[in-house]
Amino acid sequence: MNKGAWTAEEDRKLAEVIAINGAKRWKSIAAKAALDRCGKSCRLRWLNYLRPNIKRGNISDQEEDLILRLHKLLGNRWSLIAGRLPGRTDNEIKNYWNSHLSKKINHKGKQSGVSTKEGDKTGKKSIMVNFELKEENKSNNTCEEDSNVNFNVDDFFDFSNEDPLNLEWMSRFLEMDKFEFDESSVLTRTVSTLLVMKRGLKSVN
DNA sequence: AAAGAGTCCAACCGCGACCAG
DNA sequence: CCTGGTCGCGGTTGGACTCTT
Repeated sequence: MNKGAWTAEEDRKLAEVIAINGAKRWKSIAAKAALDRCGKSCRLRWLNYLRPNIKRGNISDQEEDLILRLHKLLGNRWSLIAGRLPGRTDNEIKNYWNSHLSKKINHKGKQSGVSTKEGDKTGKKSIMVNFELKEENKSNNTCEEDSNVNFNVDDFFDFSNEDPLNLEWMSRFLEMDKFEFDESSVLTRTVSTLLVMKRGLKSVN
């Protein structure tokens, strides 16, 4: 199997096969393109480099701010974060975080004397650890202010059915920015608020 | 100018989830 | 259920490039 950097010729062949067959069944794509690359490698190349509408470099201040806020909320869930940044890939955001933002955060933390609690190798922040994330009770249409709020982070942050321009509830939540994930009671209230905001704004829209 | 250190990013790897048979 | 194939994710690596001494 060929490994290492892709050539322009390989890119061209891969794009050609995907244009005909679509971006699925990566093993057969790799075979059809006759690239001597594994399907996994082809998939990665397509998603991170060849796919249409990819933005490269120059992460704007707005994007950086969004990454910081979403990371605070979600931890190292790069694909989820990338999903909120059109044209950006999870790999790019992960790299940007590791090379720019993590240092920025650590620097800030040192300056203010506050520990940022970074460096969790599991990638799951306290929101995942302290909270039993269960399937949201589907019959429960109201969100009670008690400690039994069930919250599925994957379900909650699944934006696949959302209009990208219709995420006002998320913007408002991110603007709150004043919660502490380690206090599970505060988190519970925060999640309650979040669910109410999401439902409320959706019903208005 | 050269060498070593640091930075960045494309690509690889391992693992778990999902799904069809 | 079980199994094998496939996919997607997050962590890690390697090499090119830049900076510092």
